[in-house]
Amino acid sequence: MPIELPRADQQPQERSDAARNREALLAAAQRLIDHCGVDGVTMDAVAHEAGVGKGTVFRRFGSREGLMAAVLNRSETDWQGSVIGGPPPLGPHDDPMARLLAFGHSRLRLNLAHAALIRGAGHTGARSYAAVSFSAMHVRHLLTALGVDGDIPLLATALMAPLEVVILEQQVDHEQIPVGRIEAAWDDLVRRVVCA
Amino acid sequence: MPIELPRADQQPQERSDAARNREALLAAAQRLIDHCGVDGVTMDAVAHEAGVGKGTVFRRFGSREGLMAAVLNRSETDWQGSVIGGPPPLGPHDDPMARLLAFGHSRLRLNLAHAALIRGAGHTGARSYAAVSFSAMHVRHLLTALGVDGDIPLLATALMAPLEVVILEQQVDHEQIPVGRIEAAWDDLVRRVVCA
DNA sequence: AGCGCAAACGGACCACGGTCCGGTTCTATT
DNA sequence: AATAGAACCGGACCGTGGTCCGTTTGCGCT
Repeated sequence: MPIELPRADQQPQERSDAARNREALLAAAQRLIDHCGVDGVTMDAVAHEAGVGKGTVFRRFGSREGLMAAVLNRSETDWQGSVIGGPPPLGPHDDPMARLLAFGHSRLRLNLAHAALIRGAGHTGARSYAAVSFSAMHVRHLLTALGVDGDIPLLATALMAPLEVVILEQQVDHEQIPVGRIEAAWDDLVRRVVCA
Repeated sequence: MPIELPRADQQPQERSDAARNREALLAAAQRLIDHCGVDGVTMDAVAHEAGVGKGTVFRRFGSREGLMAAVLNRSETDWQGSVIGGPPPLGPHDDPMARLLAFGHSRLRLNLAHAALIRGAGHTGARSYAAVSFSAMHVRHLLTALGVDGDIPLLATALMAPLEVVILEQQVDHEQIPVGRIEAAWDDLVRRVVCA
């Protein structure tokens, strides 16, 4: 009789119907987002589309932000894969400076592409969720590899701050700045910080 | 008979009752914010406290964010005065580098102090309102005075990005980073960007 | 003063996020 | 297979932001 060994990083078990509903809800949410845009999606609509009650949605995801964060996570996961194990210059096997520049461009475009979703995920999904600390760790690592000295954690945060969605949307939508120019500004900023 | 000379930057006229209500609403909002915190203030409460109907609140300020932005503007105005005409190192009559460092420290603490209000003002008040472009102009001016060359507007944006409320709250509330260390990181960042 | 009208007012009304609790299902145990 | 109980489900319900439209009020003109 195999006793269920409790592992700290794993919930006791998820009931099969709960798992089924989670998938149905995520799929329904994705479908509605594609069709109506993030802001046009209501929780009632998601529940109805998935064929469950509204209480179930909130039970699984806690809030609207939680649901959006869950949807967002799926898109982010494979991007993280590209950073960890994809082809250069984003992935490994290239010099740190090239990777750092590529990181900025990639993250910049991804943040713009997912802007509505990230905004919808709000505080739950935009900052405290895994992708932020992943990016922070990656940038800290690259800065260290480049021989930068100083307060690396805060330097990394400062470097990534201009890639924040609020900033990018202001620049692109409101100030009509072309993306290419923002990318160039990233390169410039990186070179100054690394202090050639 | 003096004809009303139309000036482009001035609405035709504001009816006296409207002006009275605007003041009453701002005062009521400020009172409620002091008493219940920004998040505890409802629009109904503001309307009731000011002795007007709810429709009036939305007529004047458009939305909850608009109201918060209006409240915020009052606090920001005198800070702008300090930057333009206050004592050094924040105000004029000091060298640009000292002013830039002082600007960061001041803005950092102000953003933390008004964090809830700025967050409550949301997109309406946090980015598109006057204070942001004021700060941007000031930083661009200082960078130019320091002889920095490159894409000054985007460089200024990148410099100010780490002072954004989302970033600061993450650092202070979630990562327990002391404010002094963030100030030091600002100084470091400025020196790298200006490229001594 | 009296008139006319544009502007402002107020509160009933709506939509949506979020909560709650009685009823239903799944799973572990015997 | 039967049982017990925890986990889950559903949808009625609530508070709040935001809208709408009939009514009132201030203002310029005669």
